[in-house]
Amino acid sequence: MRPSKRDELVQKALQTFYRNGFHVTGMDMLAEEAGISKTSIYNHFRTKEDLILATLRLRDEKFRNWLYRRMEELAANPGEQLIAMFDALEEWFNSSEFKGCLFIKASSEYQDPSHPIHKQSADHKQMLERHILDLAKAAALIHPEKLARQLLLLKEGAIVTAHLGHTRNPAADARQAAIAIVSLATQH
Amino acid sequence: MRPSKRDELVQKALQTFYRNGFHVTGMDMLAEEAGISKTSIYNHFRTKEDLILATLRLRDEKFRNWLYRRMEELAANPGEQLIAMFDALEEWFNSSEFKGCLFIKASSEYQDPSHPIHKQSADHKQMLERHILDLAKAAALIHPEKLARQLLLLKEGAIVTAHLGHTRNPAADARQAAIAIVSLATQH
DNA sequence: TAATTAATTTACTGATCAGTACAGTTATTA
DNA sequence: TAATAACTGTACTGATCAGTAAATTAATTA
Repeated sequence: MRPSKRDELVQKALQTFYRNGFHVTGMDMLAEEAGISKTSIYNHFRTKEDLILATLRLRDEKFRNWLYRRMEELAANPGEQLIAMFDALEEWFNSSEFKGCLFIKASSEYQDPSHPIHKQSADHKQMLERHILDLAKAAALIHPEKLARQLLLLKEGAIVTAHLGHTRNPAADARQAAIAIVSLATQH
Repeated sequence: MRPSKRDELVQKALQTFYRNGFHVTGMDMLAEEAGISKTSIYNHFRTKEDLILATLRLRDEKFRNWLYRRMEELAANPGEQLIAMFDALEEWFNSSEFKGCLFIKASSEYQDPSHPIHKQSADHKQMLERHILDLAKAAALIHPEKLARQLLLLKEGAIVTAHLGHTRNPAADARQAAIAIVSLATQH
């Protein structure tokens, strides 16, 4: 069991689930796209659900790595990084591969809060919140917990709005709102 | 073709699609739940997609009616109604039937922006934005277009966050952020 | 009451779903 | 080279998918 084959499958599955959705993507289609047989998939993963959970883990790792790094590249100090999150989001929205948030879509298709896929999607959001909270604390902002939650509300709203596509530049709107609430949380 | 039978079907379909999702809900299941045969459904609707579009129309009508009315009940003037939107949302989130936003879920399962289901979901969001914009103008707030878009970002973010369920009271967080950006848009 | 029309049901189509049994192939180790 | 283990493909399971043809029942009109 070479790890590369398995990783390649998860990579392909991530693409396909992200582009087409979970229920609509069959195991036969995944086998065909990854260039391996269905039996091989079931050798690596016990069920489709297990494969989905693996793709969510990969996506979580890739997305957070990208976002955190991009925020650091775009801004020098924690306070500015909070704002830079929305510049990074704008880049994502404008990229050709943007198709909304995989975790929002996962929780849409697996609605039961006790479902492992739903829970893992919620975990991703919580890890993002923790990172934003750390930045808010490092920036010595007041009520950092509340501020972190509010910034994430703007982030989720911008993602959904960008996906629905009825608004020109949701990232810029979110960015301005973020500047407003961050400046109100700044000690004078 | 009594209209009541058809309406009853759309009502039931709305419940089932909302609770379980679109792809996962088969026409056989809908027929069973609505107490009619599948052929009767296809007498009323040419395809599953047509039925989905009808349920989205019903949901749009019900949701906007409820939200606009509740905002009026909770606040006297347009400026306060903008904030009251988040009190209304909190009531929705705390109700037992809350399962996220049907239109976000629809656009998650039908991702292609040119798909009728996706487009109709975007239309719903646009109609909400127009109403919020009217209130912002009536309240004589500056940059009403931008403000309306930002308030809706908070609304969408709160809905998604409430559905993911990783945060205690997203409506209250959104409400406070809304107060902040509305007060900044108030003429002094 | 008889004829006509509308609404409905049963039973089916071919396709696809997740998952598996089994035989054949490749790679590794002894 | 022989034996073992890991991997893969073909072909299948029963269930369910969206949609339909033909027969039957109910309602309406003459």
